[in-house]
Amino acid sequence: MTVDERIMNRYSLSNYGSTPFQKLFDVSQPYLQNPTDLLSTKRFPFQFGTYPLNFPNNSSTELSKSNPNILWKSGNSYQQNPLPYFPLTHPQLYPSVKYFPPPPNSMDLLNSYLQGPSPDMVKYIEKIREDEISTKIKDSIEAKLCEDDLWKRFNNLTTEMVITKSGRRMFPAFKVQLSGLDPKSKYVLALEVMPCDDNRFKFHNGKWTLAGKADPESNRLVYFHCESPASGESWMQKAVWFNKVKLTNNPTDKDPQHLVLNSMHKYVMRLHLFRTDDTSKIRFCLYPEVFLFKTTEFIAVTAYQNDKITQLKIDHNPFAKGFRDNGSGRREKKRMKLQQTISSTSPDSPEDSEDECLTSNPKSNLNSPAIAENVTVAKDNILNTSQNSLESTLSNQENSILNKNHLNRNDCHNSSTVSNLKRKSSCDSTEMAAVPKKRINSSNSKSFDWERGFNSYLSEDLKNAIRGNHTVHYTPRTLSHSKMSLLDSSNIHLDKFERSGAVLAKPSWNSWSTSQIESGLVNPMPGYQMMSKLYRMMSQNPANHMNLSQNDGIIKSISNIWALNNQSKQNIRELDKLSPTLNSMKSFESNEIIIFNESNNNKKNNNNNNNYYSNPPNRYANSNVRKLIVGPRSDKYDSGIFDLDLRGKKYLPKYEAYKTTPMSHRNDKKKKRSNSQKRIPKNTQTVKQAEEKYSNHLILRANEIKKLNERKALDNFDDVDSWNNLHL
Amino acid sequence: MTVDERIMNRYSLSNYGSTPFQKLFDVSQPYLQNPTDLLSTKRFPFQFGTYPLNFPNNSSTELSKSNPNILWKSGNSYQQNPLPYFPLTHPQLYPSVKYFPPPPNSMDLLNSYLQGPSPDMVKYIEKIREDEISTKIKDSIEAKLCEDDLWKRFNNLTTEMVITKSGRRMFPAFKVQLSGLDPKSKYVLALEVMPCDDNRFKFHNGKWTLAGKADPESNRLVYFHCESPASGESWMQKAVWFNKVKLTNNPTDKDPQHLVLNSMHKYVMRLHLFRTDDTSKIRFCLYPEVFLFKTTEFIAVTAYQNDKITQLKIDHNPFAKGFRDNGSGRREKKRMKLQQTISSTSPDSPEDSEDECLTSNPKSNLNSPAIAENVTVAKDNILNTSQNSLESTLSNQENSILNKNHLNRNDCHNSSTVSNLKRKSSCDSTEMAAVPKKRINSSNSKSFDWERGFNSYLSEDLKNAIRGNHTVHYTPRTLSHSKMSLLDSSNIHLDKFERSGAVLAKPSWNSWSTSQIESGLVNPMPGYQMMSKLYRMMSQNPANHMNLSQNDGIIKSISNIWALNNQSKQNIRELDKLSPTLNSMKSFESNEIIIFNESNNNKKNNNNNNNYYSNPPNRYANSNVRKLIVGPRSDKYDSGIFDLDLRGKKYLPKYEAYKTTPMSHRNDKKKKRSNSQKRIPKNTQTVKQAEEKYSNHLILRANEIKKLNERKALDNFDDVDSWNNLHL
DNA sequence: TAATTTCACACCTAGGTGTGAAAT
DNA sequence: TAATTTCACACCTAGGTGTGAAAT
Repeated sequence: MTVDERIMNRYSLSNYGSTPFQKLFDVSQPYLQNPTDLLSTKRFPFQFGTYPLNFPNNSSTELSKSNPNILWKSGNSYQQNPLPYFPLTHPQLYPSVKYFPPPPNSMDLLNSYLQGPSPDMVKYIEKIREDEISTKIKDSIEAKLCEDDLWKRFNNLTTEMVITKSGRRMFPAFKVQLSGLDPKSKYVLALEVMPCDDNRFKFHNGKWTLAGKADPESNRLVYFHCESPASGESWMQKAVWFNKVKLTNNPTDKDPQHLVLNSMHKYVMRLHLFRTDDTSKIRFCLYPEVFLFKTTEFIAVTAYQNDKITQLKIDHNPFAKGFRDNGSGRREKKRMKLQQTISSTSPDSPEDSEDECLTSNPKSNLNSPAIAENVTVAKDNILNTSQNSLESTLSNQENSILNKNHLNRNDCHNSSTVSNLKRKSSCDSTEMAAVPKKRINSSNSKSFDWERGFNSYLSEDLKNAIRGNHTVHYTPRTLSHSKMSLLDSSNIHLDKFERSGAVLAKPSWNSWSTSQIESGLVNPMPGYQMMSKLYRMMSQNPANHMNLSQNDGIIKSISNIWALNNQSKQNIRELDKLSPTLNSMKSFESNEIIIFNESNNNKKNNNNNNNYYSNPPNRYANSNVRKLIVGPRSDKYDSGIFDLDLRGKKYLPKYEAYKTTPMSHRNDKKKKRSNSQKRIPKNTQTVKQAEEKYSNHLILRANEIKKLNERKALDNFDDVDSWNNLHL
Repeated sequence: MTVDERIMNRYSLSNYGSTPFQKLFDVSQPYLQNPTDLLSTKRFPFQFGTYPLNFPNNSSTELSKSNPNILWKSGNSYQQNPLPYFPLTHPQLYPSVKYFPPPPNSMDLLNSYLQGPSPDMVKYIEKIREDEISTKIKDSIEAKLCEDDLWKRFNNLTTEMVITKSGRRMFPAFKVQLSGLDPKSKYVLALEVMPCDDNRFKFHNGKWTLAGKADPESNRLVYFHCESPASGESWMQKAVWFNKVKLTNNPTDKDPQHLVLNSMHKYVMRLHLFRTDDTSKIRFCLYPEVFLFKTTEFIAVTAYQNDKITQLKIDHNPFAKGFRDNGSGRREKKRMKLQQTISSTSPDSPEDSEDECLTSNPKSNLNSPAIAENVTVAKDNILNTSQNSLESTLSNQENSILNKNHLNRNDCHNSSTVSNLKRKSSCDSTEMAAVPKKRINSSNSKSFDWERGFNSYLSEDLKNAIRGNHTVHYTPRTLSHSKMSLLDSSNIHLDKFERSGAVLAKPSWNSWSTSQIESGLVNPMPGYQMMSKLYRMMSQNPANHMNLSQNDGIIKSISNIWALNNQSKQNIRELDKLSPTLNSMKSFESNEIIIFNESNNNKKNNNNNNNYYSNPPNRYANSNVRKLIVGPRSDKYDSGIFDLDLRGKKYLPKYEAYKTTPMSHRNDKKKKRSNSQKRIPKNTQTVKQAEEKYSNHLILRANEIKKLNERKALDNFDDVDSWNNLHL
């Protein structure tokens, strides 16, 4: 089968009947009427599916034989379809036109969807894809991570990267030497900081352990190298350094050079290489290269947890020279002074270096802790060393709790130092995690049923794939091993699923601007992200086989994403047409308005104000403090709360959480505060002051937001319902 | 006439018969066979002419009426052809195919020239041009220079910009606020540092005066903003700051962010705005916007000449805060120390500020001194204020000398403080300037005749335009006055001639790399640059009418350029096929090899070595020191000499120059050197040491280079001859 | 209370200034 | 000799580090 035939086969939809939904998935859809339009700045409103249309069989052995038309890259050559995959372009997986978010100028563009494909367009896409494939097949593209040794030293200790509000560079730097590109072709390069798994971590007793479910993913995890597009020649000339990219924990940050991460979550870096001369054309790239750099795995932190990581950073980052122990830095000066006065009562224990630690305690190198409640440990797993070390941190008791309550947060697998009191309170997690489900089920007979919404969204085939006996095995594809054996047919190249800009930039309700939609870099199609997320969760944990049928956590997580996307179905302009309340929410968003929430707690009188936080910040998720968080609030901070609220996660009137042990490495640091030293916060203000300050703004209280969200969930449910009636 | 018709009219060559040269000037030439090729990375090998084909009539009044099809921008609207212009695409102005430099992969591409235009290609070009025009006509594009007030304060004192070997930023910064762009279209932005005139300057008695003819122009005077291409939206979002660009005097500098200028020459900045989504497509831009910022005029210097400029820089450049007189800087500390010891013997004369100077001595603000020998002063010139101030610096005697010897360098129009001795020696300029012409005429019967080469290169029409009675009047188009009156038909929008990348990047024999040719940003067509240069000289001097018939200097200058381009006709790859000597010169170039030249001077024994500079560096051009320059040489320095040699300018066995007065502002600074303080130069080496160091390299002596150049001049002359035989 | 985040800070790196002696 | 260029330098700006107290 020629490339032409393959592509045309993809355009042909005859296998799927002639429902009105077909046109949406036709790659050749002529929003662009002729080739020259591609040179203008007009944009496609959507990401079209560019994935194989045929669906794999149930059996995993048969999967590798089906779809002989599809090329999968393995090492430097192409194999015919040795891999299972999910059919993201199956028409029945998508909702109908009426549930699609309308394009920016709705009617005109909507009409253009209904027109037939332009032959010019088809021809053009054929052409550039043929070019792409022919260039690629003769190439042997490689990417080598610079300073891999340094990365490995960090990785052995579990790399940590500081994230700050204003953005922080990574160290070691992400710098890649490319080779094998076509010198004359242009390429677009993107760095993706990809979540490794669905976990939240904590640093406990000098080790990283699991601390429950991950928070919702950020919508900005991809950075396009600012020199894109550039010729292969210039990319290969010297190592490509992503020196402008910074990591932040501020979800309201809009800087495209900043990637928004969650603290205490694990990430890994991937490099995406698109052969195209325009970033807006990456959607046409059927065969981009995607490189995953296993050694770049890191946990995002707001302050270093592991002292050995801190020391390694100080030793190698030139900007931290001031802290080196070489006599010239501040440390040394400080110590010199100390030694003069205290005369060496506390030696620095120089034998406690990272290399030493590596040999004396190899099991502490916990690179890839699994999602505990989802793990069925494969005893014959060749990568089970780190897995075993994780297991050793889990008591039998805790495992049994997990088995019983696999829907819950797993925040209680602590070491033997945890008190009985603490253990007891950890059982409160059961109630806490159950609350969202309960709330939704009990609030209204039409309220949103996550499980049902999720199920109705899947074809039977996909349900089987998820709930059935398939075992997904993932072998990490690091760059240093990019020339993997052709015989290893168990590789999963998930890259295929996340190639286009759609998945690279993930939408979320409150950060999706009209211009983002118009740019074509966000994808309003919910099923797309859902599948992407599912796929990632199924395959990205390198140490484990995952039994998907038991993975309720994943299913719930996907349901959440689905709900999120249902919210985001209405773009900003459409919001204007909705209720006045929703309309006011829009203005909210753009004006960073404070949301007040009446306190329900019993400790009101601890403070002079009678308004408190009733939504504790995320960072308390792992503590078992039962009381509510009180204190003055800043406008900056409230915008963060606002953000969390809108994601539909955290507006329980009371918040209960686990108590965890203190951070081990800070135990020895005594905090002494005198009144005179106390910092006067700049942004501190009472609710009354804030109300005065924001008197021009509409002030919406959290319970109102809650109602709005509930109403929206209802609407969404209606949508799903009608869609179900139509298609299932 | 529609846009289509206009464009098709341009493609049509029926007016010019059917000689084999036509194809070269057909814009629709299908090196690219179909539209999709434009999206690949294939390149056009040449700049095609994109200028009107019709030739203007002789009379300037008729000129403005001819060619009604051509749109010229005046202010914010388009006028039909009110301006004279030169027909750069006239087939007879170009040499034949065989004298064109072959494209990179010669035979294939050469064949493609001979094929007919592809209808697709014609259609495509039509399309993007139509887009360009329709976008532009409804736009009212403006560019506002940021900090124009500061620029003006510098400009009032005659701005100086330091240029260094390693590159120096400009201050004030070149920062432009754009408006009126199409937000959705993509634009490419380029900064051109354009020579203002054909003069060299010197700072004498606190004033800038003329000091002869300009040195040859650099080949890199254009910097493409690194964010290009970007959308109009993002260009307009905030002021575009060319903060990466640096100025250097090092002609061997290859950094594309560095622009190579000549010291003591005057420049002005222009902004080029191309509506295209790819830098390689700027050749298709028929109607780019070009903005000239009059207030950015500056003279490049290696050290500041005018103390008031220095002070203004210190006062406003934050990086020079250390030199400010505000008590915190170094100056103040130094002065404090001084005052403690010497007790205020030399007050700082604070009344000597720049503003004060402006009102008390307005005539010293010499912004635009003319090329003295070419000036026919227009008494009714509305801009003659600065002209008069120039006139007042010229004595009658000097004017009469100029009238007699208008070919000569004009280095002697000094003030009345110049001694008789100096006046006498200044007359040596006559001999000196005559030498190059003499040398060429006497060396060989087949040696190159500049005049003849030039004349043979021009059509009769063009000769008339140059030698006839046309008076070119130029009104400066500063950005703050971009909305000029539509009635002012005397504007010359020279921009039309220099729009494409061809002129923006000027080739020179020794810096034209294969990749530059392939990039399409240099133009191997000699006539193109020649006309550009001519046009610039004719029209860029804002203060004067120029009588072109007397302008032998310009003609000679153009001849030089022409010869330069004839040299550059052979690209690097073709050089391989030439004589072994030329081949070795090529390796020379890439290896920075020292060229030794035997000394001819009589003061050999002043030094321990018996090899000296016999080619005095450029900086001695204005001194009347008759002796040769002696001393140790560095490898770095030699590469500069090498460069000058190849330009065919400076390998006279003896060099004679004018004696000028010392730099006035440095008179009061006594230089006291003790032996102990003497710096030991790092790169100093004797010729023998250098020969040892470069023993691996071919060592070519300057007289060999000379012979090679002469031989090349012969070859070039042959070329012209055969071309003449063919076509005239 | 306990865990996590924020912030001003000292101390670096990287690099942009004019200076003035020395070289050319 | 006289004019111009180069260079190490002190002194800045801009911004990347981890620190540890304070806030949340």
